[in-house]
Amino acid sequence: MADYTVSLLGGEKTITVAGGTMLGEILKELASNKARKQALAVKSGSDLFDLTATVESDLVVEIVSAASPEGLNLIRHSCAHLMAHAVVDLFGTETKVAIGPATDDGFYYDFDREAPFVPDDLERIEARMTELAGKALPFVRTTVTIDEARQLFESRQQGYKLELLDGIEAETVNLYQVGDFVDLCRGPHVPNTGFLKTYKLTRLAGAYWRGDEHRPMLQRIYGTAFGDPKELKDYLHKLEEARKRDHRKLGRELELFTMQDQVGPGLILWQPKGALLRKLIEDRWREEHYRHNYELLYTPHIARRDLWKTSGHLDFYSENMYSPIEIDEVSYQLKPMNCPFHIAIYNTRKRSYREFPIRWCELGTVYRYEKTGALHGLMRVRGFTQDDAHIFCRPDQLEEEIFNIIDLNLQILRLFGFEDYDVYLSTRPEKYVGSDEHWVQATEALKMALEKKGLAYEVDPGEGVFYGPKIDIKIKDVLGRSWQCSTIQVDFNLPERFEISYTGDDGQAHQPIMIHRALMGSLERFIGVLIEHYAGAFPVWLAPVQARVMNITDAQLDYVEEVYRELRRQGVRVEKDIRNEKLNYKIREAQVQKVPYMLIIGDQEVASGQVTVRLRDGKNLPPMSVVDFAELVGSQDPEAKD
RNA sequence: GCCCACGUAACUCAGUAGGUAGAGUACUUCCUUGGUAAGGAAGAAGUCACCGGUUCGAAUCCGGUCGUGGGCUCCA
Repeated sequence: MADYTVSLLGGEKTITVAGGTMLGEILKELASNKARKQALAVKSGSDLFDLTATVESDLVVEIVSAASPEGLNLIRHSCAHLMAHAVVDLFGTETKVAIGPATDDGFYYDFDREAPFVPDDLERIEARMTELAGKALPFVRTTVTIDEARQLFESRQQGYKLELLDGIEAETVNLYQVGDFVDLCRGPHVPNTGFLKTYKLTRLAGAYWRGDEHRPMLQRIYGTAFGDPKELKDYLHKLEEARKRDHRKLGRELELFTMQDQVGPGLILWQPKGALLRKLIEDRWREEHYRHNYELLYTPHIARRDLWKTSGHLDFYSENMYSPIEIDEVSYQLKPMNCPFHIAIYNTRKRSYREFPIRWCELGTVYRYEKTGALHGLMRVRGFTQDDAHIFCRPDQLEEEIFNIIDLNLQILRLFGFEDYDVYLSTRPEKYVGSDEHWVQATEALKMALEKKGLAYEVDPGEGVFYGPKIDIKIKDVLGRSWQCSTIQVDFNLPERFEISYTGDDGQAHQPIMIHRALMGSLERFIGVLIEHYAGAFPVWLAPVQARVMNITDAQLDYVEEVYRELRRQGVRVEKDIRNEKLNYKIREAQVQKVPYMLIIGDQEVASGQVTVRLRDGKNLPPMSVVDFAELVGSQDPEAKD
């Protein structure tokens, strides 16, 4: 066998070894004892290898330890195997195993078994995992042909593995054996189960085999694992903190919104403070749109069924629409989108190229049927208000319009404190309308606008809507769940279906291009993300209650009233707390309600004609006049800062 | 829609062999007038989600419906 040279990346030593030598052996020569003991696997370039892998070429290697992202991933992946082993141990081989990968924050494994797992099972499984981990069972890799693998899994009656094998084109596959549990797996894995020390099974869930709702529902067990117990503790702590910011919890506590059985699932009732918050957002949104040369529209909630036939919604969107309502023997349906109405307005008269681009916006409330299991607080509801707009333009205006939309989009997101988001460009799906030429042109326009704007984006091939390509911007909530807010979609379909046209400079009729876009997406979802983003402590300009005036004793009641009235007159959103309670109590309550300013009124303030301002963070400002305070509040508006 | 869990006062939760319910917070009243995160006392408040079954008797056991949560699928 040939000899190869191997060195450690960044190391000085290079050694020559015979082909077939195990990497683990080589580390004994190349690495310090300490480093070697932490080695979970070896990395060369972007390839990862087991320590038992053999040298088959010249290599420059790195040690993968638990401290690296790859190492953590490895631990989690190996934990998934360990868990599957424990499950098969406990519940017998009639429990079929499906797949068990590592995820961003842990791992899972899918099982198929008659009886459901119950929460107590998680503890039992965990206990068995600990037992197996204690034995430091090696992960033994063997490479076999597809046929050999098929025979093995057939004899073990593991149908899911056979199905996986059917999809593999290579001639050989890797099997990993831990104890008597054998799994089909690319690897690599940690050397033995002794390396798996810190893990926790977190929840049970159902999941379709291969993510397909027409295939069997499997039982998924989620868990997480870390290299260091402290990291697990931090992780659990972070989850706990995230739960405190949950918009559903804060929404109730801050009296922003409520949902009730008797009203119906996915339908939001905005309480006064939530309604005020929403109004502030809507007002700002309208102002920004006015500045960016948009015009405002209002349209109804229902329309004749025929409209939805023309628009194509009955063909392509009916499963998301509510059943027709008969009115005077004519069928009407609730709107799932606003676009057909905007087109109807477009059609009120002949349009000229001279009026383009036409930019029409509407805070339009739409109703969509969502599967019950998909509903989630404000994030996923059945009735919601889109900050919608439709732009009609000529093909040569498309790119600039997209650019302007992105500009406005980022400006609005920034206004609300969102600087981090993921941008996706979705291209032509399998089922589509419109000419190829149009698709290419529109996709290019979207791409160019993104690039001009210097935005990093990911291409989602085939994820566009049937009527055109789109740009989506997703914001992350506190639990790391990604929520799509902004969407910008080019549409060739509706102008065609409604046969809308404009007169060009050649005097001929042309078809305009239409852009749909929503920046906040839906106000409901946006506010949900906003609540979590700020943990309910909204910036002063958005806080439903900006200040609460509180007296110390009844002796200051008159002055409190005076301050309260003056601040209202100045446009400050103020409340007064003149209950017969101690100051501590009032402060605590205002604090819990996350009111940005507490105005304390005692005899001193009455005497000096001032107010003492306590901030949400516990700090005090020097005493100031009521007028100065009103000015301070006003100055917190980003508008005022420009 | 599918899988699992859950549903007790406005909120957070007890109720562990089936014998018509309990705490803390909030609410109301009274006492207390107290300078930067909970002063004290009393009171009122629940068809134990809903419907049906088993039982002498059901918050508790069984079935169904509705709703909520965690996932899957789907999406703003």
